Amino acid sequence: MALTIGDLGKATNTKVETVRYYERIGLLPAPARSAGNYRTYGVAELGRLSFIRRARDLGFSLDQVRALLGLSDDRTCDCAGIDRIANEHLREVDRKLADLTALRRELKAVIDSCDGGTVAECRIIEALGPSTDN
Amino acid sequence: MALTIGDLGKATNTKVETVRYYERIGLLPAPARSAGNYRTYGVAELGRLSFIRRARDLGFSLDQVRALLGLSDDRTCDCAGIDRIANEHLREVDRKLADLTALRRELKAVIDSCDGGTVAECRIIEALGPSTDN
DNA sequence: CTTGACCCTGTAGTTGCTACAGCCCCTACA
DNA sequence: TGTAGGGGCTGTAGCAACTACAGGGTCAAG
Repeated sequence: MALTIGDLGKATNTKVETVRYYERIGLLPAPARSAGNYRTYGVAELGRLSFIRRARDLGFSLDQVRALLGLSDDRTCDCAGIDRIANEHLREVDRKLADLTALRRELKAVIDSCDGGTVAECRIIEALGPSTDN
Repeated sequence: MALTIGDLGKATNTKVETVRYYERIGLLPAPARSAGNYRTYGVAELGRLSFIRRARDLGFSLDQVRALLGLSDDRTCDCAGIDRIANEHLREVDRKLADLTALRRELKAVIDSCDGGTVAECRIIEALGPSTDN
């Protein structure tokens, strides 16, 4: 079963340009080429790209994905490194959630303070302006 | 009271390069220059930059900030446009929060499925791999 | 044999800054 | 008066993680 780059993209919900980008930065190995110089892929590449996309969907950075791929290649190592990367990422996500929650609360307060009228009276603009304590 | 770009940066917690960047992209007007070609700022610029930074802190994009600044300049218009931008942004934030919450749940499930051992047995790697239903 | 869908390389754009390199200016201190 | 430092100036390149061309080549169907 030989796949073109388009097939691979469809199978993994990845744009063709993104596949080539992953190859360029070394996340995917340079594949075999057809007579007409087309990239040809097999199941191994499909698996690897699926892994990358799934990890990306879970918010891992490309550097983290690279590390996960490196660790997962040596199947005899223990998985503490993998666990560490995943947990570190989880903490990152938690931080982002906290930040975003705080931001939302503040934004909501700014919006709620305004009840129409002209810009001169608008509390949103006022709330965004420089603080009055200097 | 004339401020240098460094003073302005300190007063608004903005890097000097960022101030110049805002000028380059047209968010801040080109200021007056001293004899030695230094940028000189007054309270108006301080206010405008404070506004920009506060809006950025609340997660507005530079394009949104540009729109808010444009609307806030005409103090006689009604503030419906401002309200619209702010509420649109709030919805964006809510979407991000929902996405991040879903992502967190999934990531947590992946992590919890693993209880050590070698990489060959690691459920994290397994969970990230290609789905088995094809 | 032509049409249209796909593929190729290479480069530039996106967002919002940040970081130089290589220079100039201003103040303070000896 | 000299000089050392801490700023300022312009211009360009870099970051993440793609995305979008331009300008070509290839391939299968009709």
